[in-house]
Amino acid sequence: MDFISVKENIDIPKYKQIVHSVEKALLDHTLRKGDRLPSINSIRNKNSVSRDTVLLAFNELKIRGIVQSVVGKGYFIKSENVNIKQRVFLLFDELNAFKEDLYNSFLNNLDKNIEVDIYFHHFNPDVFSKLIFDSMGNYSSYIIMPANMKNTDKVIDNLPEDKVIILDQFHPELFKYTAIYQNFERDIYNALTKEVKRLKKYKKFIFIFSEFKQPLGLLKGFKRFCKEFGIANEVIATMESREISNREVYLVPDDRNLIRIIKKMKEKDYLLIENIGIISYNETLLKEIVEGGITTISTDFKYMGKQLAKMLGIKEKRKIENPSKIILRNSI
Amino acid sequence: MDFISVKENIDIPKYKQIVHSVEKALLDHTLRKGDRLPSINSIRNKNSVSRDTVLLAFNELKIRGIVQSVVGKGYFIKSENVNIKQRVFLLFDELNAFKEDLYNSFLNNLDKNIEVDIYFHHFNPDVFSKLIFDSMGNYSSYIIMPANMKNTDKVIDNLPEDKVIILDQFHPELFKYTAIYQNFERDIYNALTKEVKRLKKYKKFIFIFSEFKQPLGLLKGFKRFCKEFGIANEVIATMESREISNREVYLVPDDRNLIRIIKKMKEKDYLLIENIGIISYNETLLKEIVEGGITTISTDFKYMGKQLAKMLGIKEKRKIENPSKIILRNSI
DNA sequence: TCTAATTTGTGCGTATGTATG
DNA sequence: GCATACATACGCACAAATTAG
Repeated sequence: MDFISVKENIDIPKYKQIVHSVEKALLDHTLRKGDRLPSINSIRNKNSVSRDTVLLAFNELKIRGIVQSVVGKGYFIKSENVNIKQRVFLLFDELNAFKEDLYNSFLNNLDKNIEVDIYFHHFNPDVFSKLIFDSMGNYSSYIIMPANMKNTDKVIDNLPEDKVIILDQFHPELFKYTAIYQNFERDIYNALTKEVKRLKKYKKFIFIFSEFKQPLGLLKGFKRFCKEFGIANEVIATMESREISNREVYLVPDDRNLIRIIKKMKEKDYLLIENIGIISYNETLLKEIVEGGITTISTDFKYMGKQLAKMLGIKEKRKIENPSKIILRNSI
Repeated sequence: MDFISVKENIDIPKYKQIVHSVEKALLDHTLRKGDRLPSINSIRNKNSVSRDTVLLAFNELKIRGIVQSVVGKGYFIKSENVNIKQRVFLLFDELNAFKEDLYNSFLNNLDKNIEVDIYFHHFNPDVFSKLIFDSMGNYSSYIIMPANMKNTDKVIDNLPEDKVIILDQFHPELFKYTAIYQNFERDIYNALTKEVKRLKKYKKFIFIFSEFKQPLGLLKGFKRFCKEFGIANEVIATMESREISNREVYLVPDDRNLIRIIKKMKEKDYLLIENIGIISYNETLLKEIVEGGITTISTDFKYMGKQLAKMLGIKEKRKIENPSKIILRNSI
């Protein structure tokens, strides 16, 4: 019961001494998973320290996932692993192929003693809120992909400002947080402008855009490009029940529709470049070889993951636009 | 009568423990509609808790419509309809493209009130152990992908037997648990046997196999097939620094090596079927259109997710082999 | 039902030593 | 030497949950 010792006048801060006491007790199994720690007040009385000092110590243990607190009951050992120094809350929109590169490069650039818990909100505001509220106070960093959802600031503002990193899509309401994001509007506009000569050869530029999952910036950038260069265009939601016509060029962020286009193309014996142009949004492995290579516009997910890992150790707030490029292959 | 248990010094409030006891008794039909609950005083005496604590518990049950009180008589079960929210622990090996179909179909076939937490062990035994130990007691089901790791039973055996579901790879040490798995050896053997005529046309059958991530069953099935049908074969770890030769057929579970093969093929102006054959393991979206379609051997991940969702509600232990098939396209 | 005790959680104010520029 | 920021530490008050009698 009295495994906590705090000494005066040594160079180790008192709250660290309390943390070390608990760590030591875990290592020699005096404390085990599920055990209750002495209450804050009893530690304060026995060791004549301030309540806040004990709280500071317990908070560090909580953020590291070692203890868990229950109001009205006390603090309990949640994990006996004292090696974890930081825990990261990572909230993605959905699990898909693009996440693979991002997540893996994030992990590979992270220290071994940092633990990452991954969650998905599936574009559902209730799930989004619940996950964030449940995680409050339990992590040392909160990396959040708000995607294209509205009013996420109402929830995120409940987290400590300096522990939040906004990922992928940036919203003006979230200006106060560190962010690593894509400038969708500019990226798509620049990429298309770079290849305007090729695009001009087609009769019509068709963008397959789903408002539900895709960022509005993509649409804006596309529209701006078309207007500025006087290119006939159309925005549709899906290729499912649509005919394909000669000399159309498609911008496709979604792989299912990419497949549909290529199938319809083959049905009509159309050829890439000669009859149909395709630009795919988001690079994934196989696009390099599909139909001899599909031109893609994509941000660098590996770089994004690396930057994200770097940001964890840094205190100043930053806004980082992740680089994007067009990879030209034989499809336009 | 003594289905109510209250423990001191654990992180669940005593009144919640009483609620949980009643819920549990209703689920296994120890309690039924119309049954009388033990009196407040008898619960107080047997479990040495305060009267108010019992009252608090009964009040919650009353508000939820599960019990009703009759003055002077006692508390009675009004409805057996307890919908306790379930939490599912889902432990994957790594985040990759195949998980997308599996995870999404699992979620789509799940009740709305079930919460799923997803974790990744990255084939690291320490991470595997820590995640399972820390999750102990916090979930109503534990879905675990042991992948090809050894000695996972030592850890998994600490979980309640009837709450564990083993996913994807089955190990003899884990025979006592419910499992939804691929019979890799048989699946690959059957799929190859079905197309033995096509395969016989090639000079050599090459399997690109990584011991670290891929199940041993794949190798066994491949070897058995080759031996039985007298097919010259070779097993290599990667295509990275390997030349491609005329009339070789490749079995490739990994997309990076798939791309390497196709690139090397094109460098030599080889054609699919005529010079080189390719079978890819695990179906993903774009394989339908890569090089006019790549033949794949794959389990049905959507079906696996659906089965998994069904299994959550079922008590009996089951072993389910997930169906697998060969999708023949113009690559062998 | 009421009162009281214990526990965590949060906010505010204050003070001190140290590092930085 | 001075101003500032930051980490550490203390004290107090009040809210909310838990539990006892």
